[in-house]
Amino acid sequence: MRRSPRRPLILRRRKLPFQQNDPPAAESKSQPAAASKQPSGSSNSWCFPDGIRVLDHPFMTDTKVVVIPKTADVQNVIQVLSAKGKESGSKGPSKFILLSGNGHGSGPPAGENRGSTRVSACHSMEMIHHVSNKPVPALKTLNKDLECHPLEDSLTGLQCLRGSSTCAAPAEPAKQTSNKENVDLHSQAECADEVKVPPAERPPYSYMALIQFAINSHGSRRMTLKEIYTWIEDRFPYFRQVAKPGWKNSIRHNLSLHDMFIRETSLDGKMSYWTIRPEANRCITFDQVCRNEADAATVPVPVQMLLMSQQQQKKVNHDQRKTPSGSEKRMKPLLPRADCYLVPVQLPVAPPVFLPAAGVQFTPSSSQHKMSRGAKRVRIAPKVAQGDTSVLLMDPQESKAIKAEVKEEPLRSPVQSQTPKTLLKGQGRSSRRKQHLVHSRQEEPVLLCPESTLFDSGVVLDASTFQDLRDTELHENHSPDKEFSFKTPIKNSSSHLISSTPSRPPSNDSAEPWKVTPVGKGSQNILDFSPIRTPGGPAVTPQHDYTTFSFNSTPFKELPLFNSPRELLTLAPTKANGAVDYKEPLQTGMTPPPNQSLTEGLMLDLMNDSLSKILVDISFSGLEDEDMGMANISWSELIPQFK
Amino acid sequence: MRRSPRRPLILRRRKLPFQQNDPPAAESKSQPAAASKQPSGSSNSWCFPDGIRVLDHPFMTDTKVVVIPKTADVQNVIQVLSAKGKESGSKGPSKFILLSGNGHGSGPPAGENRGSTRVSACHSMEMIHHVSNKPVPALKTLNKDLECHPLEDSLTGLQCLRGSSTCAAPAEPAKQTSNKENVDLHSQAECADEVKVPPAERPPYSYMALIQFAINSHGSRRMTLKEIYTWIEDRFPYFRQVAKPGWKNSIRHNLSLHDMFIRETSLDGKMSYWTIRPEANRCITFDQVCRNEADAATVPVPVQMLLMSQQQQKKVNHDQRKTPSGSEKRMKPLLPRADCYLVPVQLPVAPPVFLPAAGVQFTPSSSQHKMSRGAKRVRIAPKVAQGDTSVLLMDPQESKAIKAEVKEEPLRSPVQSQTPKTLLKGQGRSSRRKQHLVHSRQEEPVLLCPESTLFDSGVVLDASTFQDLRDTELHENHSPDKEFSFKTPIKNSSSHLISSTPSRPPSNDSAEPWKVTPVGKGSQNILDFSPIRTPGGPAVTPQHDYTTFSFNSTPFKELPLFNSPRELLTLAPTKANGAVDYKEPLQTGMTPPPNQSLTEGLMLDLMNDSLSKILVDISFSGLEDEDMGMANISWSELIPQFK
DNA sequence: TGTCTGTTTATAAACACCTCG
DNA sequence: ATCGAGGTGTTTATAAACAGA
Ligand SMILES: [Mg+2]
Ligand SMILES: [Mg+2]
Repeated sequence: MRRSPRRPLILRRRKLPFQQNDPPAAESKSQPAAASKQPSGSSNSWCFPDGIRVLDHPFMTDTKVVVIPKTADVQNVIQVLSAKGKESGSKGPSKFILLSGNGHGSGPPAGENRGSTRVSACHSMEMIHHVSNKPVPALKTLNKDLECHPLEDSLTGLQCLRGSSTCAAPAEPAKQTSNKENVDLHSQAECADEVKVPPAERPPYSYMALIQFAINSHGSRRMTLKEIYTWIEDRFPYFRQVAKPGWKNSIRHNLSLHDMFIRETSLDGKMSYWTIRPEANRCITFDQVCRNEADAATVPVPVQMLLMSQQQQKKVNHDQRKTPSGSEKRMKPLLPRADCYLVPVQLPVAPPVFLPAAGVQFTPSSSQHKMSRGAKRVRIAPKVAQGDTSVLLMDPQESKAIKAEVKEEPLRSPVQSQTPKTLLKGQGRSSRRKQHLVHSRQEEPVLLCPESTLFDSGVVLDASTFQDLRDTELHENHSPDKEFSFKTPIKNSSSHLISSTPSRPPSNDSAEPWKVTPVGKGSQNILDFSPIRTPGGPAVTPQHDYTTFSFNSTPFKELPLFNSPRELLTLAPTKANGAVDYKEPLQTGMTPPPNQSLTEGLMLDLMNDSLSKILVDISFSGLEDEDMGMANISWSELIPQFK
Repeated sequence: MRRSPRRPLILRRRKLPFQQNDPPAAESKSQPAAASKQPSGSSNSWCFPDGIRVLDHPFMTDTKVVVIPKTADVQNVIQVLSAKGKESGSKGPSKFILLSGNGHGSGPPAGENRGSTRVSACHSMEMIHHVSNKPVPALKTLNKDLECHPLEDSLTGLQCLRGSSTCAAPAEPAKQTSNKENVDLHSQAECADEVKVPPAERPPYSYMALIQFAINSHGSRRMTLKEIYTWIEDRFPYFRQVAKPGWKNSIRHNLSLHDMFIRETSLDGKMSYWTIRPEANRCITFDQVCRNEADAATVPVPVQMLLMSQQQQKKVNHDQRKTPSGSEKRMKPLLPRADCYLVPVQLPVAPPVFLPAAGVQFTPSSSQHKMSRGAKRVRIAPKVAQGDTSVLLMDPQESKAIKAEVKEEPLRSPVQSQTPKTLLKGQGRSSRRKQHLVHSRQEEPVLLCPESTLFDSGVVLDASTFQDLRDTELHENHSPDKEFSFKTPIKNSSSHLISSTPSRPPSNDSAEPWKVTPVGKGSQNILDFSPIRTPGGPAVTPQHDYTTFSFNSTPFKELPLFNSPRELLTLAPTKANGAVDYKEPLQTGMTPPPNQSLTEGLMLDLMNDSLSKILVDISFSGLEDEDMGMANISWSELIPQFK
């Protein structure tokens, strides 16, 4: 309601954030080498006026991903896509995923500040459906005619597409019986049908996710560091081929940093295994991600939590821990937003339909991946959870979804000076979150998750365990020097055999300290010379991303459910020796959009600033205004692929 | 007992880790400028054969810090120092601090791998005293004759000296009444007596510590980001003068990263303040650090915890939280190791002796700080806590200190294959910790901390609160554009007005991606050019460090108290929806060194690999073999400065 | 002695969302 | 009223120092 530009969709070209070929910042190696693998400078991203980009889905070859900024009119986009799909006939797979926003928010790119063409985040279309109780407009079976455009470079501009919100089967279920080891060590790209072997794109997963995948792939859910290395290297040839050896340093860094990874030591103290803290509830596997079969009914927690960020998980768990164990039994469906790699939680309760495509391996499977070789930037994987702990609470009776954005405010002396205006204006927002937890525990009149089979489907270990056991023999009793015996750093002076822990060369006394003296200060720094770097850098090959989706509905801060912030939690902190106590006021904002069309919901999504992640799978069809409570949805009727 | 080289002390020169002038790694600014402020290449560190270095204490002008590696014979060092002190007469202050090890462990420097000349960690002498029940050999009043050596460069080699374990008064208590604001904004280096204004060395504190100091300096223990900026800038002119604007990015990064920092939002949502989580128990202030008056009796928790690392604190608190609130009342003196900036906890119960040296500001106070201008490396502040959660448990009745190293091993299926040999050999060690928690809760026959006034002195807020209130008016109602209005990033292309968030320039299509293709792999990377960087970089000026000390006694893994790991904690995880449960076996190692001399204790320290941090203040005197239970120590009798 | 593993800090960077001119 | 620039907050990536096995 605040701003719906509704501009016409005019095709134009736009420089994408990652297409700039500028010198990378952090590198220490150097030869003033010739400009080989020079990028052709082609930033040929085909896009809509506001930066709409049409990209290949990373592993679903029949799917296109349409990234639209927040300012774009989704209806218009859908119409245009539909029209283009119709006029191009039906030659190929036929799915589009609309993604508004990416993991980081596509914002203004580093070089260009284009201001308000920000892209907000993602919602699954299912979520939008539940928000609005409206079906998705039938735009299924659009063809991928847009593929004819030069998409190679635009792939680098897509940052957040990980996973998919679609329930469609993976593109090639044919290679379901291929054992991983059979495929791994030889020509990983030939499982796709194109012949040209792309230079091993970087996977769109963060290190944390990769480690998680690796550990969970093992039957014992436990892995040594070497095994983690090997698993990742086998699945993602990027790390063997193009990545600097520092990626192992990053793996170790992530293992140490995130406390979801804990190290177990064998009783003799000889071996140490890395596990995933069980409280973290991160039992998702890479197979599940690739198969899109991370059914919410098969995992004990909402799937969103499975790949949430550390802080997010910590907050949620900490919050749950604060509950004095069964005081209120209302199973609080804390469904914080999670831009994870996963499929919607509103999946059928029935066992997954897809055949286990076991030997899944990340290859640039889909069509033309020439991968502009000159992409300079080290792509930063999108944050798995946006930090927005506002939850989407669904009440199937009411068939309405409410976004309760609650804030943790442990103000020991809360600042009370608030005018009615500011209270109205800044009430439920403040989306720089991670501190803003859902503390609603006792009094919160939240709408709860239905007790049905969706979120309360018992403690079933994820279904991929048995087939992950095939992974086991890969890691047990590995020969000690197979691939990971990256030899002897020798301080990486100018050789390419580098230790995984980067270190500085003892080099070159002609070194020049680079200092920035902020102007206007005292500054003894008279001689301030910034040496120009040869623009080398961690040249990783660009790659696409997977679709994320989240469970935040629209915050609708214009329509807060609770106008006055209330103090819901006054739990005394359980510190043993602390002195200071504090209270935690709570700010709650809920949005009751009772009956709205899907496009209304989308519009609301687009208008709301603190809303994030719109992810629409256009391949949904046949959902027209029936008020369904989501507990008894037969998705096989709704999704053509399930039929 | 294993290896005491006992080599004679021969003076020689040694290249220190931070004296190499090599190109810094991560920089993006550049002019191919002339080589100004070129380091003279002088690595004139005066040191003992095994890398013993004699350095000025950062702020205690009467104190020298002697850094000795693990392989050095401490007795020998003490003898040499004593002899040199005697032969040089008494012209000046007269304290030596022996530090074996620095924050990171001084290890082999990046360029040179010198192998076994590793330096282990620190113990306060008091701790050693309690370990061995032997007094410190009277080596007081050594003179600082060693100062005549060129120490400027060697200062950069000292990394971990933060704080001090001595109880001596600060060097200049004369400027105790100088208000901070009076001193801050004008010529911060003139409080020291040398005239030459050094180019604002980088403070030896980590960003986390700096933020902690800033927040705790405020009376309300709450600060906005701007105020934190200002506080740090005012105290440490380095950040205004020489630091890149990215230091603010680092501040924000640290605020977000460490969950000890929580953000409070005012109810109107307009302001947000950063506080320190009360459970973190980090109420130490910068004044306390500088004044060395962090008396253990004035803070509710052992002082070590006040500046422990996040993970350390988390572990300890998490462990304490697991206690079902008063099941066993035995006040468990979890004294994990903490290489913090602090003074010993075994300080007198009496109120601190020192006059409040209020306007403390970090300046290179002590004698000659010419500060080799060409130090290239960005010094990494030592980790505040080494991650060793092994505790030193002291029983005053027994007058013995036992290091119970307990390991958290949440093995769901623990690896049980251990031979007696491996059990003997690798039982209590594994000092790559942070996961290894003290889980001893129920059955653990640990020796407890005495109920005396040392660790059980009540919940008294730290004594610096009142004088930190003087800090308040500095931050309240600050004029909006004073110093921190670093203007408009504009994407830091080549200007020096740079946004605090570094971003890449959209620059230069002649950029060259730098890739490392690991040899021996498939590697489409034929053209692999590593451009040589002009060795610019974050040229921070070198600086010294402060003495740390810790509370870990010797692990003595040869003498484990508990031979068989026992499962002490089988607490069901409190997750609300988790599935997997696990047990936590426990490995415990305790060391009963009943009656040993100090030097024996030191020798044991030096021989033990997993022992860390030997910090000996030689200025202690008169402690000779009396078996004191530490609860009723009158330190004023023992420490000359207290008399 | 050197490599591997693990921990921690520093820094750059991308990006979301906010405030305010 | 809107836009855009800058400030604030979160997260990921990478380098690096260093400890200890
Ligand atoms: Mg960890
Ligand atoms: Mg924080």
